[in-house]
Amino acid sequence: MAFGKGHHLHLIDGSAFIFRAYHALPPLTRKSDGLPIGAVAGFCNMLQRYVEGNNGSDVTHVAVIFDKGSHTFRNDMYDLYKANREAMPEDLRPQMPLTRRATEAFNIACKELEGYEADDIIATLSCQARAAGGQVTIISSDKDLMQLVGGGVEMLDAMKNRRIDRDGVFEKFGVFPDRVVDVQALAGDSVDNVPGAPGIGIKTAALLINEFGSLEELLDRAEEIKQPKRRQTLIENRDQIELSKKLVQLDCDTPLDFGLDDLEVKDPDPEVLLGFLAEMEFRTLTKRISDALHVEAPAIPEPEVQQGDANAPDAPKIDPEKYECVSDLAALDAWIARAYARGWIAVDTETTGLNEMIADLVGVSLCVEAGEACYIPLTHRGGAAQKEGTEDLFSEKADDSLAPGQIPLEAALAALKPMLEDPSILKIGQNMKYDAKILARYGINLAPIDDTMLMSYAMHAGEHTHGMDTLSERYLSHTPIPIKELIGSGKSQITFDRVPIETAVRYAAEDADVTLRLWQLFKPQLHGAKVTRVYETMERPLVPVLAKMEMAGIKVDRQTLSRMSSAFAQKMAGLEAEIHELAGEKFNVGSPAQLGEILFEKMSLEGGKRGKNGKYSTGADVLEDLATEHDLPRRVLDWRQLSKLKSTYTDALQEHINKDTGRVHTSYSIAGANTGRLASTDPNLQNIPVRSEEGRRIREAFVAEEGKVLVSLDYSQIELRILAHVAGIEALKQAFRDGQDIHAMTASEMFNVPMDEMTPDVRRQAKAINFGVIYGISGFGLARNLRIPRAEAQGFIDRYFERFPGIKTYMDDTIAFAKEHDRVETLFGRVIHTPEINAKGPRSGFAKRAAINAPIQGTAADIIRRAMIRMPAAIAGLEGRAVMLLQVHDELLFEVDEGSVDQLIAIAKEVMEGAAAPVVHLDVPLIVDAGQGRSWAEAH
DNA sequence: GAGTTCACG
DNA sequence: GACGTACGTGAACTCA
Repeated sequence: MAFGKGHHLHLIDGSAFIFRAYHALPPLTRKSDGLPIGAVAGFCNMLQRYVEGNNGSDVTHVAVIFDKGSHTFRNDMYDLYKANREAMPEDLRPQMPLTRRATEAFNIACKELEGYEADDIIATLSCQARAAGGQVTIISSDKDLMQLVGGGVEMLDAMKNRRIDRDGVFEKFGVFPDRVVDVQALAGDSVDNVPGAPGIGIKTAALLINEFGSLEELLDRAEEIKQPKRRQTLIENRDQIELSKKLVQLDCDTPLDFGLDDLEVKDPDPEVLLGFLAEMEFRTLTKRISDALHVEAPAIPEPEVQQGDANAPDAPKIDPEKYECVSDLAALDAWIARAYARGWIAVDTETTGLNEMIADLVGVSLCVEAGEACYIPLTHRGGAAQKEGTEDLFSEKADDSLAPGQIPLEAALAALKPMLEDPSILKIGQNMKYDAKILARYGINLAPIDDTMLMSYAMHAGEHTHGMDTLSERYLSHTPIPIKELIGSGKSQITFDRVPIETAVRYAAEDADVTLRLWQLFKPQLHGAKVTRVYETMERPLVPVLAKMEMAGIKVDRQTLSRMSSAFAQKMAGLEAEIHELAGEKFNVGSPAQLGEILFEKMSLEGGKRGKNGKYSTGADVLEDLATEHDLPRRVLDWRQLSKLKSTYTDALQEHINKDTGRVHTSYSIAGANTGRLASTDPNLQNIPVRSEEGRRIREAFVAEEGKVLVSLDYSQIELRILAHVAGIEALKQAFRDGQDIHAMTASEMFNVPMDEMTPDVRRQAKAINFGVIYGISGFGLARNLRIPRAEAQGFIDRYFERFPGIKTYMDDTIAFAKEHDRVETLFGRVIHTPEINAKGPRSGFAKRAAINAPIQGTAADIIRRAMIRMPAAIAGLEGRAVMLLQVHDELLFEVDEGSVDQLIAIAKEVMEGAAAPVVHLDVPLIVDAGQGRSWAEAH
């Protein structure tokens, strides 16, 4: 029967429950692994008391409603909405998903919607229920919900057990529910950062609304207000008041993918509920509920005293012989069912290659419990003739027919797709961007995910790399089967679809098994390392964003490149002949060793320094010095530039143009750079030439599709701004606020030159010092960069520190922190370990400079990550007319319909400039410059 | 596979 | 007093 008269809906404000539980209880942790669970315990207690209290009540429908995502449509109206809200406590964050699971364990509908607050969902459901003639009780004491009261809707403050009806609302606001938003719009709300009218509180607001009847009436007739100050405030702040009303007005048209009938009250399944409580190790609650349900309480083992080896002591040994080969749909369905029973599953895909844009899916492995994993072969080749051992593993004469014993690809994917896309099933993987991109090409949108590589990166950046083999050896003391044993290496390498299925099962299922074990180890460790927020807000959400960018690719014009290649080849041939002529003999210009011999032995030029392998150094700086005396070094420098441009760019980029898309698809590594920066590979699109005129022309080959333009947005001086903030240099901060030329200003301060008498050379020197500071300046380094004597460079640095003592303090404090903790942190809490900081000898010098640089470079990296993560939602309104393509550390490149360029620039600029908030409030502004054009050369 | 060189921020 | 040095990356090339 459809929801209607006689039905009674309870709507529980989940977030309110959680925060109340969190603050009411001490920071309890789960005994076995230290996972914080205090809030979950309190939450479960509150749910249980709620259920018990319902005995004999008329409730027929119920749901717990949660907030989801920190960015809602209200932030699009007003970016400071809830901006002064404290970040979620580090030990509460990992408990949020557990409160969802708890709700489900109680068999109560659990609802949330990305981009909306719980209040909006509650409002929508209340409206629907009221319209259907039913009754509603909102279990919350949040005054923002009071506007919903009336016409069968009541609120219940569960703590005080007090009902709030129309009269209760009047008591609180001085108006009835239909005018509550008017009062709130005037009074504002400091908690949610709703501005309202300055100087007007709830009392005055109610007075005015009751006098004029409504907010609109009041604003229209504001001139009639007798008190001069009040009148002026209302007239001057009209826009702000109207915005405030929009902010507090709850949305009754939230697009929900469920109806009231889905919220019917159901009895909990004792096994599921007690299973969850036992998993959380809630002993008292488990006993209480099992008594109430008249079933036996499940045993909760007392955790053993921590042993020497904390690496999953009870987990079964990793034994590749025990893995299952899934070869029919019934077996596959059984594994899918196990995922549903668990709520999570480790997933790994096997493919024909490393390039996700080209590689084909060969099989999928799954793991639900340590030691229990399977492999689902899908497109292994070799047909009937294939028998392990009877055939050379790396044989070239392969049989292209499908091997027997495999589920047809389409059928297997159709079976897996609902589970892989199910929001209630967490998919766990190692480097999930790879698997997500592969599966996307088969129409599967992998979500939600957890990624062990990114967990390791969040906890251990700077300590080691984060590949699966490294992690397995380090944290599980297990060396996984090397892929080389299956596919060989070098020229005789075969693709994974040629690997015999039996062999593939052992390898592939083991990967899923190892991944699951790593996840079980890492997940509860995140909070102890205080990086849950880093992982959840700056690592994991980047995966789908980057996957989309990489799949989009950028259009590269082959003709432009190939013409340039030919031109470079010609010029190089000419230069080579001249070089041989000048040298008096033919030699390989590309060989630094041979060039060194020619320059310093045969021509016996000065300044030859031998490196550690006894070879002369012939780097650009050396040749640059020699070029003043001789012609040959200049020719070599020119030749080298052309050689670089040709081999690395104009030749190589053509090879990277995808046959199907006609575009170049890079791959970003999220966990590559220790500081939090991304790295771009295959090809690297973060080092396309721009500094030299010749090189910049390569960017003319990066073009927009017909009817579109490329738009580039880049942060201006972001690292110097961060330095000014973290070191607290008032003069620098003020200069940034005033929009001054920061290098000229530095020069002026240092050399006592008035700004209007600044010479380019003095400014250039100051610029070098500013950059040097970010890099952990040294007299030697600055001297080499500026080509001045070392003593002079040291003099500059001394004067700089004298003028900006805060910088010196920052550097000393940072090094001291690193020495004590073996790590540094960004403003957003990203941890970068500095294991060499206390080393002896020159290594500590490197480590010190890296420690000074990491918080600055890392904070800048965090900010653009945050911008990128918010960008898809921000530009969703453009409906695909703008696509984010590339990131180059402080620049984002978009491809945009000609007609939508201005709109995109406005949106993206705002997102980028506001990306630090609300977690960090920089006291320098972030400024983003925009450019556009047919090619990247024009846009930049 | 190490070392050198050079492209970028 | 001597070490050795700007920070962070990836790719191509030579040469053992």
